[in-house]
Amino acid sequence: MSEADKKLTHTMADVAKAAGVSKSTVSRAFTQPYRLTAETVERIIKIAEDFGYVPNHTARALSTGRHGNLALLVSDVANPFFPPLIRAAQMEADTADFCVFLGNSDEDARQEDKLIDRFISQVEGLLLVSSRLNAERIQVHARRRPLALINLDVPGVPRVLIDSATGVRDAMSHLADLGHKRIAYVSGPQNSWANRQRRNAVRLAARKYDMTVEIISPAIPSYDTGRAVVPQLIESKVTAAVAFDDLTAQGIMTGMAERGIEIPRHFSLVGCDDVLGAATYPSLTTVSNRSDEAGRAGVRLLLDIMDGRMAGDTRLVLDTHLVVRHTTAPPL
Amino acid sequence: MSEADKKLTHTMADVAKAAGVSKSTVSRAFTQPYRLTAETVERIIKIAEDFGYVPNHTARALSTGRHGNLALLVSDVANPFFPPLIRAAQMEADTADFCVFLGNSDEDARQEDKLIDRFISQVEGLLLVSSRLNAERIQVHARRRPLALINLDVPGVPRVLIDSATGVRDAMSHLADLGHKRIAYVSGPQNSWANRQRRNAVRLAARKYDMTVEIISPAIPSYDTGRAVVPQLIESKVTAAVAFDDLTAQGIMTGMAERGIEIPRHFSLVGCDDVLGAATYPSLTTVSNRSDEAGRAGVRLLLDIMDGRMAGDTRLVLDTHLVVRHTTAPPL
DNA sequence: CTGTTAGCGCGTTCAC
DNA sequence: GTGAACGCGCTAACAG
Repeated sequence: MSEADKKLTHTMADVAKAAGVSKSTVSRAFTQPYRLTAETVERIIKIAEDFGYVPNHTARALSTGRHGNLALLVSDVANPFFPPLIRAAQMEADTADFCVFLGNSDEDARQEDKLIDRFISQVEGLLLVSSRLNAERIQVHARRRPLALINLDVPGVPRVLIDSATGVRDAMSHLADLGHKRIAYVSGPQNSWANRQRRNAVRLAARKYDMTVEIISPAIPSYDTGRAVVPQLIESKVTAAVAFDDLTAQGIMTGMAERGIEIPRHFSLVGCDDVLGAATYPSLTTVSNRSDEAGRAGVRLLLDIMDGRMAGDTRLVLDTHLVVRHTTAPPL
Repeated sequence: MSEADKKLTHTMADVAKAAGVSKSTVSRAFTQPYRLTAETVERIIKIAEDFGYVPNHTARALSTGRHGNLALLVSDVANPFFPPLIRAAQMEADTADFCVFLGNSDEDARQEDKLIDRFISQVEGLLLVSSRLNAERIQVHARRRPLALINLDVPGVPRVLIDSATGVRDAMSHLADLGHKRIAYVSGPQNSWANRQRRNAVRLAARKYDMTVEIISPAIPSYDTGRAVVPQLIESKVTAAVAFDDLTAQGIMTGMAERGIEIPRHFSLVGCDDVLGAATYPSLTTVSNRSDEAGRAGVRLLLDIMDGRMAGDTRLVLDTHLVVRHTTAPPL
């Protein structure tokens, strides 16, 4: 194999020659080994490994029309909600021998469109997470390639939704059990599907348990937003709050601590998304996000659709639940 | 164009026929328009648009060897150190019109090898972050494709290194200024390049400032590890600690709080990597990680190498600095 | 079971 | 300035 050493990258022809067979046989050794003598396969694989030969993905795609690639688009990779989802999606795709392109739309619909155009000719399917595109654009893309959505509800397009309402209801029930009567909901982005869902769940549950609820106006969810909102919380005389997400909740914790208000003794707090784990002190009671499951399910749904194993308008809803840790207690 | 309507996707041949030219001419209209009559180009482009024709990425790649793709491999997408890096890398690649494949090696060298094999035939370059591969394997891959490293120092392979030693030195100086004499270093993984670097920096600085240093034995860095280590910290009678990373530091904060030990009044603490921002209470004094810059620089380095604009053994070092927040104070 | 032939869609020599 | 022919590496008929 002195000749093999010279080349950095080999083709099927090289392997075929060395094995004394035709290219087709080498091809079959990789794609349909059962149609070959076990011995032949073994010999070919051995030589391929010696050569460091790997089938050329691109050539295969050109010939079969199957690229074995998926595109995963998210609005912000660095938002702690996404990494577990991305990780799960990537690993799920991996088990099906798919490669995944990652795109960061940076919360911008135009950028998202641009990335899709860039990916489209080399992927078999698109998975959009928290897409900022409108329904029309999404349907346009869905017509070009199998497409699935996570965290966006567009009728006719297969989608995975995380129903935080169930978890928020649990949280309200939990607070009611503890004896809270006046609670606040600290809003997230105004046009966010998740925010509407959570706010409504809070309102409904409040009515059910006969609690009054103060809605703190929408803002971009962040640690700083949470801190900034503390004075309003204090002024409104509520004894507990449900925050749009954990980052906001953490900001609230800091703001309270700075004013000498102890959580949960003087004030109870519930977050959403469970992105912090137990890693605060006191550890945050929050609503599970199941983003990793959503990522996994999204990829699986997409693959099923690509195989025609699933209807095009599947709507998969993951419910959530409350994770009780240490930021909730009875009011004073 | 009734015929065009029938097909969902057109080829150069379709456009060529409709324009009454050869395929070559259509090809040139897209890649070297200046070699054609302006009029010809215009006519072809017009027809292409009518057809909704887009050059086939895959076929072009097969023919030219240029895919316009990069592979980004990380050991764990969900580790908070990586997302900002991934985000920056993705966006940097985007400005150069490159698509990026994301791979999650899951801390496993074999998986990393497997992913590389899967990507290799459709990328022009590889960027490995915190690779678990040994130098030999890396050099093998580097021979097949342009390859750059982040956070791993393999001579002869272009690499971007985050030098946390500078920041750790700052931290030690800061603690010395505050009057600490006995400090601890809470180790990270034994075989970690970053851990060795940080531990050595602590030791050297301790000597310089005439401090004693207690090395808490290596462990997988995590919140739980940090909590578990608190008894040792207390027993060793140190007044301050430098932790391998922020997660560990946060665990220590919790462990201390659970024992009624106030930070920074009774104990000073410094983290590493700055993955939490100001989002703890009290907010953590830590060493900046600059992972986003590393991601950006890594992609740029890789692109430069692919263009032959940069020597193959470039070694780019990013220094770090201390971010003083609220977990350090003079000892009692 | 295995070899032969013919493309997949495009870029790229060569001629003209 | 433009066209014809070949090849990128592989898979998919079709033979044998």
